[in-house]
Amino acid sequence: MPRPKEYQQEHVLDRATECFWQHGYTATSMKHLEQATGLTPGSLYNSFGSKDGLFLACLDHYNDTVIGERVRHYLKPAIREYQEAPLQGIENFIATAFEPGPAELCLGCLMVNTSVELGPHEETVRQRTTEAMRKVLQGIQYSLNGAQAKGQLSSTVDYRQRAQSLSLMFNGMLVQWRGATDKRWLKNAMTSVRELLMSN
Amino acid sequence: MPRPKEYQQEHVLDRATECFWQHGYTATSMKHLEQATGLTPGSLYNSFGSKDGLFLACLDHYNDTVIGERVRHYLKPAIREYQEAPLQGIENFIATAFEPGPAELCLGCLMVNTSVELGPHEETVRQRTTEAMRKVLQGIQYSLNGAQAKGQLSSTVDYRQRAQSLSLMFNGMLVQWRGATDKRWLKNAMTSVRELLMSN
DNA sequence: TTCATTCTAGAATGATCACTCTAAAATGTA
DNA sequence: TACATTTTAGAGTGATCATTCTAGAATGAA
Repeated sequence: MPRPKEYQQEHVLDRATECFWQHGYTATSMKHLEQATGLTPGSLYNSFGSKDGLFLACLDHYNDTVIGERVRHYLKPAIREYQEAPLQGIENFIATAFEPGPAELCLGCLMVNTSVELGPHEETVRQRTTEAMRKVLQGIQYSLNGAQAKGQLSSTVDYRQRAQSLSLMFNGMLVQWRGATDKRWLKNAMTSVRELLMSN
Repeated sequence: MPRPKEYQQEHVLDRATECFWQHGYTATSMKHLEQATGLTPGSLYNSFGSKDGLFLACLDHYNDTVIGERVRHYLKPAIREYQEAPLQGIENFIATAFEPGPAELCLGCLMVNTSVELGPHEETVRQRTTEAMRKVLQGIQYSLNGAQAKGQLSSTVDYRQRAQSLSLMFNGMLVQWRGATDKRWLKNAMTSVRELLMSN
């Protein structure tokens, strides 16, 4: 009976997420978001309640699409390729740090960026960034565990410890990737990852 | 002949740096800076020209005091303790990621935070963040090199490669430290660092 | 003292911030 | 058709943004 919405929630979230991803929470204004989504203030506030509400929806959206997608693809894979070579899955997952974001920009990871920008102060935000980090760490653990079961990784290594090392390095790479203009160190970084992945 | 300034530049920079360190560039307003420094807008603009100018001065100040100080102390040390045990110097340097900042807060590193918040777009800012990262990387290389010369690290390891791994892990720790509320993983992280430091 | 200069206090500026309000438009039901 | 309901368009809100302006206070030189 009511008038139907003229836009698609998913498309709006895509566009808004791009804004926050590129400029961060504080530097993204409602005007930016209106222009990027093509919606008017009324529609945005009607759908999301506030800038914070929209931001949280974007974090959830990013968590589902980008992070969840990558974890499922590379770390807890349904496809045989990575099931049989879990270490390769981890390596390729970590290499996604260098995948260009929207508009071919080097944006890093929205969760890492947000965690750095806002710190742990906003509980609603912290929950989501923490959840994302946990998901990644757990995915890496899962694959390392699989590698040990397949004899592709020495069973003497503490796979939890190793997963944390890799996760820390991954976050470091995301930071570097967003901030640096000179990207030549990239290859060396992946060599570091491979070394850490196989050692012992 | 002119009227002398009533404040000390260094004290002002300390206070302003704390603001930017805690809240980031965008979320720090001139009002915050006025209150933190005790200066009026006129004085701030007279001394630093603009918010950007003050921010750049703070980056330089941080680079000189915090980063430079730590690199000199732990990585290129004048004191015998770390000269004789360069690997311990690196470990202790990396552990400074967990040193509380002003007001006992977990703020991470101003350079890393800034690099993530603003990306590489502002050339003046990028220069400073890049310089800071380079200084750290080079310091770690220097100490690893020293460790090899002393026979405390296998000469088969590529010390540049190793330095980069450690630097990436260091940045990852800074990010995690700023964003997470649960700090229990800290000990494990340092174990990861020690493993990476000694392996091979 | 008088003057040139610089600094300080704080009101005032226009722009932009997140957000709200009003009125019109679009739908299904009756 | 007429009505109830929801969305849309976009002007309008007060607050806050970075910045500037004005007036006065503090100094050393003449």
